[in-house]
Amino acid sequence: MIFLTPADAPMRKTTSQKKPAKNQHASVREDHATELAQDYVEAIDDLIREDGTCRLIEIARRFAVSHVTANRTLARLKRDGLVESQPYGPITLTSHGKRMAQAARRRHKIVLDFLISLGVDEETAASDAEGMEHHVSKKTLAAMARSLRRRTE
Amino acid sequence: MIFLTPADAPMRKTTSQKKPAKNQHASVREDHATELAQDYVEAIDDLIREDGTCRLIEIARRFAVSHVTANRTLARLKRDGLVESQPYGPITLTSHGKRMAQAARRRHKIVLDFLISLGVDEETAASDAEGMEHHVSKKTLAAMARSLRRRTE
DNA sequence: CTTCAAATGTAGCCAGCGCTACACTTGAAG
DNA sequence: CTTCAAGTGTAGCGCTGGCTACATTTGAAG
Repeated sequence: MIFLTPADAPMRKTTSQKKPAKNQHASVREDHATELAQDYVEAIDDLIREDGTCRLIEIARRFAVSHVTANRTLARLKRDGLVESQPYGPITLTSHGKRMAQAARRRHKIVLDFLISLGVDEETAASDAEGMEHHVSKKTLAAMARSLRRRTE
Repeated sequence: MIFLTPADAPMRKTTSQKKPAKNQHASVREDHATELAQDYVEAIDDLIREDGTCRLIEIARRFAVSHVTANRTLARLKRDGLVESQPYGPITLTSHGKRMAQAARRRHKIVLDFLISLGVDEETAASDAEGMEHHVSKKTLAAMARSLRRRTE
């Protein structure tokens, strides 16, 4: 992903040019773009495991959005090479999509288990994990996994 | 906040009607709307503490967006009663905005300290806390605070 | 084979949040 | 008082992600 800097924020042309000073936020925005994608592939993967197939309407129901919204989002995922489908047909994941779903599932499980180990009730943990999993870096995820392992021993 | 359900997802008109079945996602979306607002009031509060005043351009720099984007976002915050400003003047927080900033600051600190206590390096912790703080419920925040207290003893 | 409900597709609207380009204000330096 | 750079405002564009309304396709029941 190319790092675009707006004309207004010329990142103090002083020296380094690598790692702009205060731009945690820029990467946050970048993440936002792929959050929905991850949620969708995760849901598609779930639905295929549960029902054997994945229909548009089920995705729409799961996200509580109209089938139109689900359809347009899926079109973007198709464009981006994450899912495949024929008109009026079921939705499948590409190998890329499957990889992403698997990674998401793993992250999700670690965050969820970690929250529960923290003493959060399962319902709250499930809800929070849903939102948090997209903002947990590899390092933090590793720290959570470490903490879980420690408690298990 | 009124809970709108799209026509397509009529939440199985079977019985209860309270707590639609699988709608963790709906609340996630609702949060999204106020995330930027919280980030902005937090930044404005920071800037006023640091510089004694808060100018549009400084907000734009902090978020690495154009001054136009910052301006329009601030207009929304004005509309929503969080900030105040006169044309070409500095930006201030309303009492409501101040309250929100204070809450955000508190949440932020707990999440940040907690991540550090987990063994995550400070830079990573700062970056992750930025994204996570908006998805941590009161219960989970309390659990984090509890964990911190336990380690301190 | 027909019918009909459910699923899917399409057109078009709105708001949020990015941007560039250009116009206007402000305030400090001359 | 003038000038000029920096800050601010405005017009207009693009993409994402919501929606309703309406059209089309599918597949099962008759």
